[in-house]
Amino acid sequence: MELQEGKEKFIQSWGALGSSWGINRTMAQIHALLLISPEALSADDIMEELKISRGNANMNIRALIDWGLVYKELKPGERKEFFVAEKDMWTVVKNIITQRKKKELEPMLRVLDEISSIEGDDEQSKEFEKVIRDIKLFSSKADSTLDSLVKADSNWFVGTFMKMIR
Amino acid sequence: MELQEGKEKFIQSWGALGSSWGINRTMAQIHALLLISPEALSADDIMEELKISRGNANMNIRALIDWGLVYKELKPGERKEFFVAEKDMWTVVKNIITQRKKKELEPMLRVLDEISSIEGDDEQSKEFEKVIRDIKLFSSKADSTLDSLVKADSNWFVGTFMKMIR
DNA sequence: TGTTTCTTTCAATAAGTTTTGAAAGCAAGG
DNA sequence: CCTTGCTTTCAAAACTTATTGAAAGAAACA
Repeated sequence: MELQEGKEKFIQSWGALGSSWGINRTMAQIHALLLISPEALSADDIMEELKISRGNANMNIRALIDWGLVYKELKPGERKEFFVAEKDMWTVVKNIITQRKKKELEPMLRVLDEISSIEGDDEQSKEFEKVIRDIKLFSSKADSTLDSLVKADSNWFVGTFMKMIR
Repeated sequence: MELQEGKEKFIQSWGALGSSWGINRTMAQIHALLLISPEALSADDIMEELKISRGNANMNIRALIDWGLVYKELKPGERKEFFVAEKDMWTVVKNIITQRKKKELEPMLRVLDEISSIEGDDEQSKEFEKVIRDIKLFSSKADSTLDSLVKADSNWFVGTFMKMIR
């Protein structure tokens, strides 16, 4: 396969995958482009390669930086900003987990706390309390498992855990 | 807190959480409603409680059944179909992982295979091949880890794994 | 077979999300 | 302190996805 074709396919697929990971399509495409680029790229390079507007490029680059998936790189003597991707997949996944945990799991845990005690002791109320308790238990476990996972390092993950689990 | 208020809050939050999990809002709300309901509910009950149309209710109930998050229950002497939620959170998560793996990870792995050998040996091509190789390696590991996770049972997960990891 | 009761489908519409592009903002260099 | 080159913002437009409701389909029953 030709490099160009491969690049395009990769960017497209990474974009598609991203959209089901809380990362929008363009954001994921920019990340993909930076991943496979040996050099840091400027906003203009990105706009041109992906054929997107300046505003779009800017917004999504900022978001990627927020998520810790892209770094800003300043070249001496250049006024432009350049960008490089985080290339270690384990770090990428960890950062995504951290962000999504904060945005999704934690608010849910707060709501579960709020609603965990209910007045009344009819069947409905009992069932409700039980379900909420179960979910709270499970979610807290998930929460701390994810915390540990994020602290654990890549080698540990791919080595120990993988062997142990099967 | 009153039961009614708690129910509503739970349904809303579960809906919000769902939408960032590949499950659309209504789908997640239906699941939430069934989770906290001690009785199986009919399509009409669901339409009424959530104030959604018949078509919407039907489509999302089917989708939930496809995902293995809801079961159909037929009551003897009743013509209507009734529905109950899968209430075990570990099973819920496993089913979601299975579905999303199929829809997201597996297509990505196929693309990575396709594009993993590139003609040309300039820097660009080399970098590209290296990145693709890394991602493929990581993704296959993730794939088989998820396979094992889905096979593993709940107790093992919450027990052994949790203790081990911290 | 016809009637009733429920389920499914689908085109139209509504709601939500992303993208654009023009304008404003900002910092370095002269 | 003004010009230049770049970055950021944001309202409007384009696109995507979800929802409705009416009509068609199916199964149960008499």
